[in-house]
Amino acid sequence: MSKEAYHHGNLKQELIERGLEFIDQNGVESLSMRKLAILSGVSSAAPYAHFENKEAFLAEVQNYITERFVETLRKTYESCHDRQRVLLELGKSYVLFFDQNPLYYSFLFSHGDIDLNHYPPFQMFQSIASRVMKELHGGKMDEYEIHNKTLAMWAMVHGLAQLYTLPAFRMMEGQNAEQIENILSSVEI
Amino acid sequence: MSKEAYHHGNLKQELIERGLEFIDQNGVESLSMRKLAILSGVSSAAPYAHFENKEAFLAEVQNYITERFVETLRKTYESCHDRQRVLLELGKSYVLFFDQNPLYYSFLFSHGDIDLNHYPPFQMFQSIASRVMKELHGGKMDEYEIHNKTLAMWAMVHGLAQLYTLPAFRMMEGQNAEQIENILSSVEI
DNA sequence: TCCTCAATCTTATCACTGATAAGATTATAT
DNA sequence: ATATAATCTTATCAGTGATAAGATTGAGGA
Repeated sequence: MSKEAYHHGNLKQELIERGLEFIDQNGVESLSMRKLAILSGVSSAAPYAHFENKEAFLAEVQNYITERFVETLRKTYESCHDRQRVLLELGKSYVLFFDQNPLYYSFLFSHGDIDLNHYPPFQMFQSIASRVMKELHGGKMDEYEIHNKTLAMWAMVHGLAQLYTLPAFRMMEGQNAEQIENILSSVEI
Repeated sequence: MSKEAYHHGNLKQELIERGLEFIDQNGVESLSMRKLAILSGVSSAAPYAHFENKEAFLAEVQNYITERFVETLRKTYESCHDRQRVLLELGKSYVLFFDQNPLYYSFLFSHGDIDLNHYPPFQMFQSIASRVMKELHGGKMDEYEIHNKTLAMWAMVHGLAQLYTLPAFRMMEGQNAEQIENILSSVEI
């Protein structure tokens, strides 16, 4: 299976990219395999040579978005060396990702088949959060309390991300970051 | 338009009830107007005498669920007279509603067209939360901080509700309430 | 070079869905 | 009782996911 395949060339990749673009502009609701096929200059059945079904296709698109999301979080984490602020920065980064791509949120989390427990961004946030908390509040907290606080914090960040998905919450560029920081830092963890 | 209508009787009501039942058991993804029509012993076009389109039908089903949700929150609020605990109880009630009807969550919040800003349960939680906070922390906080804390708390509760939608988080009956309380009360508001 | 084989793509087709139009049936109000 | 409006059926449409059968082409081995 070469990458410069025959007839079309690189159909699988193009379908995924057009899928990303379509979801970003229109959401996943009105996406159809046929539309993507025609946009790619190919017959309506061609995509099924590369994806078992629509669900499998969407799963691959989800993976692309998830990779970019994780990469965003990772960069934020690595570029912040202030342990007092790292959780705040991570939360901000989490919310801003969906603030900038609001239609991705419902695409990722709406379709109920995602296993959030094994979802890389969730695991990443959890592991960083509990590590930082142990460093900060060291012996003063037992495992159970740290676990609870970690869940509480993730829930807050994730819920806030959904909130900033809504038109009414997305103001001018740049202002949101400050607003998000104020909200997140208004509760003590 | 009488309630004991001809031919079928009370089709509109029955469609909504069967819709509720179907979504509770199968989720909204695989729901079709035709299935509901046939289940109700009626032709596939009959529902369109009562609903302009599928979206309008689903909106009415959402309203039913929302009413029950608001009613649940209202009862919780009215039966708790301890101002130190009322926010905690309200949050628990919020999370438990979706813990008990997990498929309702994605149905209500997944389809992006909901205006959370004017969504009754959201408004209710917000107004109660900011009132209670004013009562408790009275003059020590300005409006802006109370607003931020209210949003933070709602985000946490709402995010936790989504978490308890997942199979891995729904343990034995009764245990969840305690667990949710521990998580919510692990952060200071 | 030729030939086989697998990957890729097209064409045709299926069942299902949302939706509408045209017409039949019946309740209700005058 | 008759007219009117609400309700329902029958046909039909376009769009969708999906599959089967067959055509096209690339790649590797003889």
